[in-house]
Amino acid sequence: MDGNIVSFSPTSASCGTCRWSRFCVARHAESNGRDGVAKGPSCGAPLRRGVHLFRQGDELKSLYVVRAGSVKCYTDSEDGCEQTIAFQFPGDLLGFDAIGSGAHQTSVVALETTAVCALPLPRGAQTALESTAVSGDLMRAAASQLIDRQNHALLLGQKSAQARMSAFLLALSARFAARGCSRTEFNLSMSRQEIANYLAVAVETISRLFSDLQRRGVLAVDRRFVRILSMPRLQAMAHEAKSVGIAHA
Amino acid sequence: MDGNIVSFSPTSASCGTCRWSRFCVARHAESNGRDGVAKGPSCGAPLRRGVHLFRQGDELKSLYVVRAGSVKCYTDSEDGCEQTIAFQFPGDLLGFDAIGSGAHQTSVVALETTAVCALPLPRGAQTALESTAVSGDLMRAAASQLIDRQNHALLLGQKSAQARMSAFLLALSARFAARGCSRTEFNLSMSRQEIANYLAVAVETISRLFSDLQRRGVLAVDRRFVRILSMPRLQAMAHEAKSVGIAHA
DNA sequence: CGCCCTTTTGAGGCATTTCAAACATTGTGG
DNA sequence: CCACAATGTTTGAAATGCCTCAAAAGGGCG
Repeated sequence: MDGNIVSFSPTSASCGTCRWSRFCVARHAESNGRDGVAKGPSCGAPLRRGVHLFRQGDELKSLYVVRAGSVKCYTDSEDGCEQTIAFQFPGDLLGFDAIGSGAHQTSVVALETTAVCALPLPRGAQTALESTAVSGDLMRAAASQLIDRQNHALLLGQKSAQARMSAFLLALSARFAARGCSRTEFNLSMSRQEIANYLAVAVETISRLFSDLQRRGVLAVDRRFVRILSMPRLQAMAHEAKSVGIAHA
Repeated sequence: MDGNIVSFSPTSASCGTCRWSRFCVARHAESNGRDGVAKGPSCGAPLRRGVHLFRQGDELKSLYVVRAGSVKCYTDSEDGCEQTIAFQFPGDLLGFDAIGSGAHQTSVVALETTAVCALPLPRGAQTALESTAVSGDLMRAAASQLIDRQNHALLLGQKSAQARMSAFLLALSARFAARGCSRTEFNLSMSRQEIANYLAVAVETISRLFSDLQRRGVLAVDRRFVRILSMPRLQAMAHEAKSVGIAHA
């Protein structure tokens, strides 16, 4: 079940003969070198079930498109939870979320015997799609949003209410810190209701969690003003999974 | 709480004086007309709390970047559920998921007094970013994935296990249909475990749901082969929310 | 000050998980 | 080709986290 990464020995693929080309993101990439996407798509040997196309953390070498078969795209949290993000079929694009960091943020594994076309990126990931500054920025922003959404799914799918809350606060903290504000104290611009909806729990649960965290000395909360008293403990709580058993593979 | 859409009377904004420009997707868009993004960013009047920048279904006229304040991005399902997708802060891009369809797939509302910069798109959404065919396709594919992830979050956040299952089967059905395969019978390429993880429920729950659906005559299931016997009833089940009260606003 | 909306706290209920065990299927080696 | 092991699936019964309902307390604002 834990197969090897496929080795790519590309052979030229023809979109003209591909029955999925009308669904396919690569249909305009054939036989031109514009946009930083070199030459045309190329097709490696088919992947057998369980074989990974790439894994989270791998360097971005190419984007891929499913040509036949199907794959599963999933993400792992630091603490070992796994959340499947999508199942993907012929014509679907794989690996876009690596644009920006240059490293894959998800793993992709074949569900059955599967063929993919590679859209090779010349000279590093960033420069590849940066032929024009604005569209490069847009792509990076889109990839960043994709990663955010994936992490959100991980949160909703694999974490307890308390872990969601903790992760939410830590994410806010990080964003404020990145903007030069305090990492440990800030005002929430959203109501309890809005937090509740984002984290997909009841408002009452949010309220109880704030109370608990305060009672335990992890947080000081005054209305919408939050002060983080123990960053390490908050981080520890964010890593607690929902339980054990939401189908770990 | 249900404020009006802001009216945009753009005044030129300077990224040079914006303290968030180093986080901002617009920082390279200033004062040039390349990439289909016209001129530079422009800044409308600030939005007060509760005012919408745009709503789901609105025509895409512009992408936006938060300049000050914060917003909430959420999506509504046909049956009235609401799921907050993200909170966004200065430098964050808004509206990208409208690339492709040309219509916004989420609503964005100010959480506090908020300023946004507009990145106007000339001559319709599609053509705007299509200056090169490949990067246009990539953008559309990325936007499409973004929408998928948002729907996934809606599923995980607002739907009961049975509704998730039904929606999952209907989505598969639609994908097969789009590829010319049968809309009503197909083979699942993924195991129960994999479905369970994707829908964030226990494997046993998936198994029980298959049994229930079969018992009720909605589905015929034989191992991985599924036949949908009553599309309308399956659709009805997909629209049942988890309960009523996961913070509907 | 009084009304309204948000937040908090408590008690009970329910959907889903957890645990346990039988059964089916697939793959493997003899 | 069969036996056996490993894995995936199904079903039942009990446990539990979070929701629901209810009601009171705490700001915000005219």
